[in-house]
Amino acid sequence: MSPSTFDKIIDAAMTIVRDQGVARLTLDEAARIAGISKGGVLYHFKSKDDLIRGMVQRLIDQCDQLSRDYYERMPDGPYRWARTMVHAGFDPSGVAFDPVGGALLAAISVNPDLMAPIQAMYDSWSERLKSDSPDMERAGLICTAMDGLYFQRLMGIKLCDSEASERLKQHALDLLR
Amino acid sequence: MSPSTFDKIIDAAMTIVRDQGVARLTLDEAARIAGISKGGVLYHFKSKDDLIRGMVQRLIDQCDQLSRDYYERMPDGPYRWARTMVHAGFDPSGVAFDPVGGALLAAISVNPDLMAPIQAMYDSWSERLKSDSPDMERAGLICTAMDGLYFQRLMGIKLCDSEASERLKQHALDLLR
DNA sequence: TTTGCTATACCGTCCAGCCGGTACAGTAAT
DNA sequence: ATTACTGTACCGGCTGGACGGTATAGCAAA
Repeated sequence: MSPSTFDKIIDAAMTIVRDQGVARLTLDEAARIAGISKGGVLYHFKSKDDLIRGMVQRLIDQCDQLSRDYYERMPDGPYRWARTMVHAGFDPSGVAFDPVGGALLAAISVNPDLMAPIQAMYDSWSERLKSDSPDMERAGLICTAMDGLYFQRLMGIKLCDSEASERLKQHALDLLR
Repeated sequence: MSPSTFDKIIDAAMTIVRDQGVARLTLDEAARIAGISKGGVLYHFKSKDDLIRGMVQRLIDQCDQLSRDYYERMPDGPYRWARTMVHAGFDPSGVAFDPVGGALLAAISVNPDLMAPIQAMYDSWSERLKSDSPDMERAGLICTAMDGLYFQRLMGIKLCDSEASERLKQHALDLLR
């Protein structure tokens, strides 16, 4: 089934942020990319903030989906959730490598209230980690490093190149056994 | 000696970003806070991007200063630079806790070119780490976790509370010996 | 004909950058 | 010492464009 207009608008907004940066995210442009009029956009989203809310939700859903997929394929044992996070964090096709997330968060930094759902997501992750990590500090440190990796990608920064990145992943996994 | 007008403008811009968010950073407001006119601002900074460039440079200088200070006080031995980063990253009075950095970076995400100096800073950090880390993966992982912490603070997210944060710091240092 | 959805036109506001000025300090030739 | 000129620092009004949001009309399916 073809995506609903609602989804098409979010897709368009994502594309704009990814390709042109947050500052270029306007209702007019989103409408243009989505192939509808501004009125159409404002029918589905009461305001620009509302549109950003929708984008955040989309991001959360993607994260959730990815981590669940990896979790299922992960062998059981201690640190199962932490190991899941490491693998998900290094998946080049996952959200972790999608620049849209960062630009989105940048947009949110303008209106911090819109971060609430993200905080909720972190809370649930925290619960998951607690449930199967023999050493919560260890798990927290590794997962925080995954956030650091994400941050570096967002900012277009690299502390290490791609093959060093692979060694980093292995090192992180070694610490989780 | 009292700060030059140049510095006063950057101070004003920093204050705005810290207190009101990136979106509120305008030339008029910066001029108002700095106590001069918009024309004055545009005399010292050719454009708004130029002003942001100045802010980035200020941020880099602060980081550099802080890390040098900590390095000198750090006992010699393996991972000296990595240990420095951990201590600096957890210093509540350091740049790592100054929301201005994050908001600034958010502003930069609008114009990724302005990130170039930051990349240069990371390159030099990378060199420093290499110089005294027996295991570069270990050092890189820990420092990346510091970035993750910074990211979480920027986004108003907490994966762990403050006392857990102290344990995290200790755990990171334990891994560097 | 009502409801769901989209299009068009328009308004008010905000803001970056421009530009014509002012004030003043140095400097140097008369 | 006066005059004429130059460069630096700063002022503040203006404008053109962008953008969020509103109002209203069209239109097709149920």
